[in-house]
Amino acid sequence: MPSPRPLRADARRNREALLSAARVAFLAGDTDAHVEEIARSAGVAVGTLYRHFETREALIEEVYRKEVDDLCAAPEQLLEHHAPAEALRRFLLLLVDHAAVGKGMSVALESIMASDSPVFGDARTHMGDALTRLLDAGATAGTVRGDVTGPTLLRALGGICAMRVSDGWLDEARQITNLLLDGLRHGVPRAT
Amino acid sequence: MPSPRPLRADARRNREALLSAARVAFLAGDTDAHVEEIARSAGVAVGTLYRHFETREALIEEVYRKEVDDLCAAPEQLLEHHAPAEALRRFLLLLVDHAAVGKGMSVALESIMASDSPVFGDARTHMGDALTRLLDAGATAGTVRGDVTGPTLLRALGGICAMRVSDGWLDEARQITNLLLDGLRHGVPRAT
DNA sequence: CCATAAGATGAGTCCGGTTCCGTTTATGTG
DNA sequence: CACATAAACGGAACCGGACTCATCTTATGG
Repeated sequence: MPSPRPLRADARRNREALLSAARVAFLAGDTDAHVEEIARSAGVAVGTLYRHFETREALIEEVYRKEVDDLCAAPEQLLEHHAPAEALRRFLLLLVDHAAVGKGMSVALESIMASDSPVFGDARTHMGDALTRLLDAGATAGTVRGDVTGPTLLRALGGICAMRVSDGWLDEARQITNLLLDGLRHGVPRAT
Repeated sequence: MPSPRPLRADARRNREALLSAARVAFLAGDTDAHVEEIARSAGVAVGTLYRHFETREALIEEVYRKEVDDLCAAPEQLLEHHAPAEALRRFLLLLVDHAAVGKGMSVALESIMASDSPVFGDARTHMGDALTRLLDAGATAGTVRGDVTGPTLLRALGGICAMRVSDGWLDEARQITNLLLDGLRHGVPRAT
């Protein structure tokens, strides 16, 4: 069902070129690059862009989704080499550092993590699971409180990434992340 | 210098009507209300809207700025009636609750707190000062760590508000806020 | 009551995403 | 290899929405 027809050769090339062009533009921070530009720099016309992507937004989302999916592989690695609490710390700071490389990536992470858009559903679930794994490991080891869920932490991170990149942003983001970690380590569940 | 001419009577009325119409629309969550609609529901034409506000954005910002300025009065009150740490807790949760009343307010707080737009400079400074006052009081009392600044905490809150309103949002936001508070209370400064 | 400058109007411009259809091309079949 | 055909492409036209400007209206001070 997921492959009705194998997609013509040139079509696949063009699709790739579009994604790559969009990737360059968006991750470079030009978050409002025009469809015309993207299409041109991919060597195709707008019509072609719209053949491959429902809408401008859809294209952006595709770029971001891929980017975030990659990051979801990290927790597995980290848990192999570090104690749960440390793995959690490293992963959170990894996310922050990624967000710091450019406005584009920060927007990507925010879009995935802080919105309810169904388009990002998969990526969100994916990332939520990754965090849950880290939190569970920590809770089992007794080094992290057990009343915070992956999705909730995901939101908090989305919030941090929502802060637009600017001078001093990285340090602030790291500090806030450390605050969260301290809260995760030392806090005692409290009635809301 | 700030008052070259006293502004004609009808002009002031119209300006007020526009702000009020925009306020209704935006805080109700219709964050992409059309200028045409706003102008019409204020009983004026678009031209008039643009006589009073440089741009659509400028109008929105004006609405949001006012809203946030009001909130900045709270810390003063809270510090009079509560211990610093408790005042801080109440203020953070107050912000979260305000953000919860509707998408509009949440966008307002996010815009003010998580962006670097110079337009919000005043509001941001204002809010940053308010937080600094709370943090300083807590640090002096020894109940809150002293290495977090108002502006940084402001960013963190902006992040929380950037999470779009949805089912269960309020609870998540409160939980994250409590995490931050726990971090502020128990954490020990760590090298970045 | 008039002069005049501030203010209001709204049709028109501009801009950028999206659509649509005529043309081109990959691909598999005889 | 030539042809048929469906897939893919191009790009001019369309459309919605923010913004402008030439013209008309009206508050206000003398």
